[in-house]
Amino acid sequence: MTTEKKKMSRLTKALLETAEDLHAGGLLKENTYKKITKRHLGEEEKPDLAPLSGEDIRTIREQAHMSQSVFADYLNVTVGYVSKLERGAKRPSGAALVLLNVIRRKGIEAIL
Amino acid sequence: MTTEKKKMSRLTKALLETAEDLHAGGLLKENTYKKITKRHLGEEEKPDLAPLSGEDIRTIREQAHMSQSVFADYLNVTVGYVSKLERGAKRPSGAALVLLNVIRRKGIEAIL
DNA sequence: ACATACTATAGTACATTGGACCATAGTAAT
DNA sequence: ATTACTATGGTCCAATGTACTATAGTATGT
Repeated sequence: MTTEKKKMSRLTKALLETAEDLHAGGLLKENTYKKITKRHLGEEEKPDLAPLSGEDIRTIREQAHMSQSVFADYLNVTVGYVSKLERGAKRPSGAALVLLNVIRRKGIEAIL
Repeated sequence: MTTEKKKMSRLTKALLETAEDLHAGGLLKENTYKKITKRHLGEEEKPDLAPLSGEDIRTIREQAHMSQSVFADYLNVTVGYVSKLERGAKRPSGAALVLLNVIRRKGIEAIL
């Protein structure tokens, strides 16, 4: 484990602050936070995702102490696909990349 | 919020118990849990994922108080795709479905 | 009021992901 | 030993998800 310096991006922080600001004061009802849009967040960069090599992915799975098959079930993908990911034969896209990043940062319990 | 009856599937519980069992006793070093495989978990069903209709997905996004665009950024997908999901023109697959389920169960902070 | 910038929808065409399916070799359990 | 699992390797191909464009509606700022 590296020092893991609380990698909450400016965007994330801005998001949470925006949510709190909108909620603060009695102007908004508990249940009707205003919607957070691009305007609120300004020109911040998108949430930063590590690209994740095959090795990275294997490491993530091993940290979860799972076989490819069990890991695949939790990701809702096939064993063959996990195998391909770890060998670099395929690259995770969109939501899969987010999910893997979450597991790396917060552990497998984050998705249980 | 519905009563949310601690929906930890048998599989999840088995997983965590297995991990603890393997760790218990001085037989295994702190860092060398044995790998959890299908054998350990027996013939349990896979983690149960709700199928998520377009309406569901819209609700999830609205609970996060985000515009489609901001939500899309966090899912690492395009705005157009989120729009299609909510309209039912496309259905989320594999990891995307897991991610949406996680957000629904644990809130958007679960992936920040 | 006007101009500007964002949200949301909608559609098409297309690239790629990720699954289905097969087979093989190695390892662990009985 | 035999059985069952893990992991790899490959091909084929449907479906996902992207890129692009356009429209209408809404919010912001001047």
